[in-house]
Amino acid sequence: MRSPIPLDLVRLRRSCADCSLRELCLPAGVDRDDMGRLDTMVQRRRSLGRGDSLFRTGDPLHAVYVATNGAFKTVVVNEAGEEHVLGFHLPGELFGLDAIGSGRHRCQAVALGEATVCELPFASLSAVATELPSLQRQLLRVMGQSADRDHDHVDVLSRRQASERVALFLQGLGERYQRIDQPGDDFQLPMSRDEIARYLGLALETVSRGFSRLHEDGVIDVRGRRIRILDAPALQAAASGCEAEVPRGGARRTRA
Amino acid sequence: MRSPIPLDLVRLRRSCADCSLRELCLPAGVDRDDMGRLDTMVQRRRSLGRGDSLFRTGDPLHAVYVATNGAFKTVVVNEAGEEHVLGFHLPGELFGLDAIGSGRHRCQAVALGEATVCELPFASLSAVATELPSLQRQLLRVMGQSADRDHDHVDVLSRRQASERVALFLQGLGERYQRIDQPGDDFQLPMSRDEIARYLGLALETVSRGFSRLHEDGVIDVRGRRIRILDAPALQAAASGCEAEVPRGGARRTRA
DNA sequence: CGCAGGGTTGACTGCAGTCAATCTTTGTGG
DNA sequence: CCACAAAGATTGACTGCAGTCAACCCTGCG
Repeated sequence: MRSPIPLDLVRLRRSCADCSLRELCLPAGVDRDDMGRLDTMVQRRRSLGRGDSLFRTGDPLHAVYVATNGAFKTVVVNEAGEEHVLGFHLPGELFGLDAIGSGRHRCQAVALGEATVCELPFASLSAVATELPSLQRQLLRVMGQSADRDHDHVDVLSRRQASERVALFLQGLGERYQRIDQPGDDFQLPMSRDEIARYLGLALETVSRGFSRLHEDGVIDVRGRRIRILDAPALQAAASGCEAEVPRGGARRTRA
Repeated sequence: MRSPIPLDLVRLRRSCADCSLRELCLPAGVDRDDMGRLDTMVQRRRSLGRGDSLFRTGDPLHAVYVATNGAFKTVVVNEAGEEHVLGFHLPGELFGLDAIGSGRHRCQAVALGEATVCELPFASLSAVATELPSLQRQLLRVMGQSADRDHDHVDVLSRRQASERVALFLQGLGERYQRIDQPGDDFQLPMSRDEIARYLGLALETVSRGFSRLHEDGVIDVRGRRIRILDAPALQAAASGCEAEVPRGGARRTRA
């Protein structure tokens, strides 16, 4: 199945062809030759530590990024000096696309812990896409998916109840872990309560209370950053504003 | 400047080359020939009345749209039947891009009043973009700009104070009117208070109170849907959470 | 072992949501 | 052209959720 020659293995290990995330990054129809071209385009993986920035607000568009390990957050700092978290980026999720509209980054990307990223210089990406329709389509699709995540974020922020936002956040994170072949019901949060709060538009104490409440109700198990989802349907219900764990039975307080 | 032959005029009037929004839609380097090809691609303008839908949630991606007249909203309806407004789309602003990620529309587009749109079949657009690098770049840029607007939306929704959200909303709308060569400080809101509220994640009464407060403070003039911005700096200040109108002089109630 | 940073819990308060009444604007038909 | 109705917008009163302040706890690390 795979070349038995060790030297080749080492090369492949750093190549797109061998990357576990390839079907997320790459168009389906790319053949061996084209993939080689992509490979040469990818600048070698970069390593970052907790708090390191990949790009800052105002930086000219240079590249887009995919984490292979670790996670990132993108943030904006407003006039008052408060930090708003625009998004969290798990391995395999392209980010840095925010600069495509204006040519400059509108936010800052920060590693949430030890992390490595592939850097795709946008100029090369764009040039290759011109000649490679399947890559062009993929690029559009990936941008679309990124917009989908923004819409999900808007959806979360529009929820009135803090508890709904917290539940929706955990649910969404679980789905995203599942897509990268990690358990969607048992994971380690890469971000702090404070960062979650700044993402959800809540106070950090409110996030903490939300977690505790879900824990008490037996919906999830929380120990620090370790999350286990015990009752997915109940989490779904909590995300939709349905009060509680009782699926059958009593009439809800439908006052209106 | 313009062909004096009436017949031509009529033709031009319906063509991209004569559209007042062309530099928003079209890449800079498109020559006459290419523009002709774009023109044939654009399905003829469609007229809609208030409340008419252009596409609905779940519809397969067929086209993207630009209003030439009137405005649109895109909305999602959640399980509880509540409507969340994802965005408002003024003339010249491409929308419908939300389907590019998954192939299906994730929201519904509704005309806010009498409106006409250009419909750009996505298949043709994508095919032409393959051969026309400048169009491809423009397509990416427009998608990026659309993402920028989503980020602005997230930014608004993250604001704690309702008054900040309202001020930010008016300010943003003014800027967008200015970009389509309409006064940015004197305009008619195409949407209701209720729709604004569903966009800002507030109760409609809260939006109304926000307007009234800005009116009292002399920042804006409100008469129903007619908005005049009287004091742009004060509006900016209100959007940033700075309490009030007094640039020089007395300390505001800075309780904290 | 002690410290520091992050997380949890409690008490209190204020902002914005809800309910409700009134006013204004718009659109329709006599 | 006016009267009326219906929808939209404003204002007020009250309440509850979540923000703020503060104390305490836990966990990992030097």
